Amino acid sequence: VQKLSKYIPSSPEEEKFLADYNPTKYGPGVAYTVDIIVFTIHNGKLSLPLVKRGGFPYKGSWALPGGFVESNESSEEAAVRELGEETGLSIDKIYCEQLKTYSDPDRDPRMRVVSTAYVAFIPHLGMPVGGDDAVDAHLFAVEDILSDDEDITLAFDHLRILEDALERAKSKLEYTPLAATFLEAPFTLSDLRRVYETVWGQSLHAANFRRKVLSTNGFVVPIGEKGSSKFESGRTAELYTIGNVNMLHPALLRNQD
Amino acid sequence: VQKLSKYIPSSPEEEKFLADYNPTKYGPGVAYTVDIIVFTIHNGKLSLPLVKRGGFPYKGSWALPGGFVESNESSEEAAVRELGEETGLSIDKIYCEQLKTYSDPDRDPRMRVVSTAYVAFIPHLGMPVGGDDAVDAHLFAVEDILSDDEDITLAFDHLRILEDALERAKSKLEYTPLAATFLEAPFTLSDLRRVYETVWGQSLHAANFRRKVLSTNGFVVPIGEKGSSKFESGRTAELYTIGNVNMLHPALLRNQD
DNA sequence: CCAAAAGTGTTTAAGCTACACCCATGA
DNA sequence: TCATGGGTGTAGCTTAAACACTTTTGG
Repeated sequence: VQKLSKYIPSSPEEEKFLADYNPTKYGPGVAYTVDIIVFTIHNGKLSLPLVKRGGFPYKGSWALPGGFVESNESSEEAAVRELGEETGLSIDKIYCEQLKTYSDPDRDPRMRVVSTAYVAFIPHLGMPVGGDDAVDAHLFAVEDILSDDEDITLAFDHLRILEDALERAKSKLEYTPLAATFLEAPFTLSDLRRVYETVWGQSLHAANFRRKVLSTNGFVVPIGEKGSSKFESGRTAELYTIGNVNMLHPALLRNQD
Repeated sequence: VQKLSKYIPSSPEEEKFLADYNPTKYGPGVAYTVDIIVFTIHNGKLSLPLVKRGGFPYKGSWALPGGFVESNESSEEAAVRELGEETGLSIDKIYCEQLKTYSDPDRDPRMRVVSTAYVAFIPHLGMPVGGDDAVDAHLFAVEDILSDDEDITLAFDHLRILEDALERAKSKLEYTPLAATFLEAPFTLSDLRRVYETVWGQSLHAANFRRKVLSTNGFVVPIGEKGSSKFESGRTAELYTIGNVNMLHPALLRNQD
């Protein structure tokens, strides 16, 4: 989160102009909020927390966590703040990026609300799985939300936001090493492969995956120890941590959907 | 631009709740605007129109075209409207996509202004090259704006927005057939190649470029005529129009910057 | 020993790069 | 006829996909 440098008026008359400026002449303005799609992997499924709405509108439906952007913060800062409140995680363990801004005038029947959505990837830790005390938050599997069988209705345009977020997450894994942000270090290459398989919803060739990851310089770095994966049987595997590159060259492409 | 379906209250009490709702309890809100980066190719250079600011703040600096989002429109609709006002082009000839939303509380010294930036690609037609009558708009080459030699200062955070837009444009050409939206159909493959060379700032191997484009199904379709390119000497070339695919498989990758 | 995952080798196909070379057109 | 860009051919390299096979661990 980078700050702009402070604006310096060029002249006394400009200073006076700014001091006397009356914002109300530009009308009522809009309410500005953030919504956050916090992706994590729980029980082998791509999941995210949703909050049950207690009041109108969409009472009883599930909504993305989020809230109003305060007057002294950017939407990035608001997203990070809400994320901390929601998950209790420190910022440096989280990956968070802006997704898109939703501004349909009818998206909230109460009033005009413009919302910027953020996508975050976190390892599954002490996330609220069942109902919390203050807010009624649950972890939901994406496939259950999108399934016609399940009866999970999302408030506002949050289903569309989720669809956009899912596509973003899938494509992010292709050309960045961010899959590792779903894991706690150290991890095995199988753990990493399972992240891809979970997010993309397709199985990958283990041997070729291994070669591709290791041949991409800086993707992962071995810690020099072996350890058992998060799974039971089989040989113990080399352990890795995430490397220091931002982009993968070449990318790790999924098959077409 | 897709619309949400109208929200239907679930009960008379919810209907009453919405009718009685008082938006002012959520504070003053923010001003909401759009800024548009209209990329086009003029005299062999990637260019965009900028508007000279006549008032405070940043008086005399150059700013991206844009304006307030009206209360009955989404930011997409506002961007398209402003684009029409700015260029006089019909919507279907323009490619326009959301870039990012900028919400630093200090980005406008007058008041809190949240702005969603859009990127558009258009063929160079009757764009305002010199000063217009109403607004003082000029076409600027991106390289001149970014050059330290030239003395073109951009208002607000518009330089950062331009940098983000430039990176978006470069990467869009890699995996979509949108390069053709910079051209008027029909065009030759050399014209198309020159778009890539201009936006990416690197020269491409003409023979290999030709093979790659033609081997990517649906990228371009021949109209069955030959015609001279926009350039003088040499053999007449086959003419093409843009195809009907949204994504290129495989992508047309640029070299690292 | 057996099952299951880790890890290596190898073959084949596909794509990209570079260079050579011919074709068509206008000056 | 010559310069210039259009267009084709092809060798050599790199990468991806598929399959076979060996190694290491727990039960």
